[in-house]
Amino acid sequence: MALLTNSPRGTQDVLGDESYKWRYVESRLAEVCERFGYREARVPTFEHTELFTRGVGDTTDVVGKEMYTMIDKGGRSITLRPEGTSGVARAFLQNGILSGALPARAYYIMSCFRYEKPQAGRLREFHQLGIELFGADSPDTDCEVIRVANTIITELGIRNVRLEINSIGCPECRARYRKALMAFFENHKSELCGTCLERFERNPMRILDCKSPGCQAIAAAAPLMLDYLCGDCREHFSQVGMLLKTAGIAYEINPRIVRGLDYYTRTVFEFIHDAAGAQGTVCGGGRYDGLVELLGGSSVPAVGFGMGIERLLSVLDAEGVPIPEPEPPALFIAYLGDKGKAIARSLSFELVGAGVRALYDLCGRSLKAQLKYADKTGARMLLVIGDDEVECGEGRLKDMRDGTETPVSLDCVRLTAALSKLLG
RNA sequence: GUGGGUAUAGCUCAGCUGGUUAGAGUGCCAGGUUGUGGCCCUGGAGGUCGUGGGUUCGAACCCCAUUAUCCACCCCA
Repeated sequence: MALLTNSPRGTQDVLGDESYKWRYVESRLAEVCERFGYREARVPTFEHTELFTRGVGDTTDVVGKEMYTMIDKGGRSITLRPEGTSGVARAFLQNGILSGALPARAYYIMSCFRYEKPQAGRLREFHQLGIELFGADSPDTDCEVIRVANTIITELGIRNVRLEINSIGCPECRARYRKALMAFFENHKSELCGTCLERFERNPMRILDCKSPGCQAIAAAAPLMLDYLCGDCREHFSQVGMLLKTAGIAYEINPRIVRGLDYYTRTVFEFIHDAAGAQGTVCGGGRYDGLVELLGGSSVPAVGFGMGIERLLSVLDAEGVPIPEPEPPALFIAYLGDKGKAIARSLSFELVGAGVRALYDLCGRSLKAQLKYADKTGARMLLVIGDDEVECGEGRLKDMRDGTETPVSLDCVRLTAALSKLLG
């Protein structure tokens, strides 16, 4: 406990007993995305701060109080990315992708940073898969993006997830709705909780998903965004719903979903799992038709989502979904004496070079200690090289599971052949 | 930012209403066989009881502060 320091608050070490799960999940995610025609984008971990204040919106909590922002040695304000969409949108714009063939699709698996108080399913450095689709505003587009998320979730073997969707309209219908909402809550101001009084000024839509019973009772009678959608937005939303049905994707409309990032328009959605603590949103996303223009481009509609890797893993764990474990070493070579050691070493080098997962003892410990260690590594086969083996150039491959032994000559090619025969 | 729980060995935890050398299990190292792991037996290393104050003759235990961690709110992936 006299450590110099621990990992920073809200960060996690992912070591050998966990990292294979990450590898597995990430490779499955990438495979699905690529099957849908998305290609990987790798963008900087930090960006100029204004990208986020503009893109995400400086009235949001994410920008207002959760960003890791610092001045670099050149006097520039830079920020560790709190989300992925703005960076990818910036990259597509800067590199002329949005002036090329559209729609353009991208996916990414990245770490993001938010200065929040950690709890279950919430870290300061967290990881997410994101996909973005630029340059199409049809309802089919929204449906495709939701299908990608749905495919990932079902193909990973997750069962108990529900999809909730809503439309928060375009800026025009949202402005009308906001007005109606404020008029409604104006009459109930005295009954609202403290935070909702603040929300009343900043973002009255947030009152709708307040958890306090008093506010919920009031909000139950509040006007709904869906009733204030303009004709185009309403048509778009109903088309999305129909397409989801056609695609066989079950969903429910939750008129109280709002999103915390300013750039969202029209369709918003969440995939929610109940077993993973209070932070049950495994995936959240929606349409953001205004973002590219905000960043200085022409008007390019877009849709995307973010999916939390840590939350995904905890859901997989909660549902008991099996994840394939990594292959153990095929062979451990133990030895006695200096000559034995020399052979163990050169044999091990040759075997690894030939593609065999082979280890040998590095510590010069007793044979018993070497075998104990071999056992702990999970090695399938054991080879002991002592004076006898050195002399006759033959040894015995011992199966660590059942103890059976097979004679082999101490030769890389024959050993490799014997191992592949014994291990299948 | 707000609220609640927790903090003793690498890990999981005991430790009585404060009482003198702080324990167990597990893991690690070694021995029991200078050529065979797992099981068993024996021994060893490893702790300023999160940190700093206070109360007391005496604090792992009580009080205060602080930090970390877990959970919830807020917000979001």
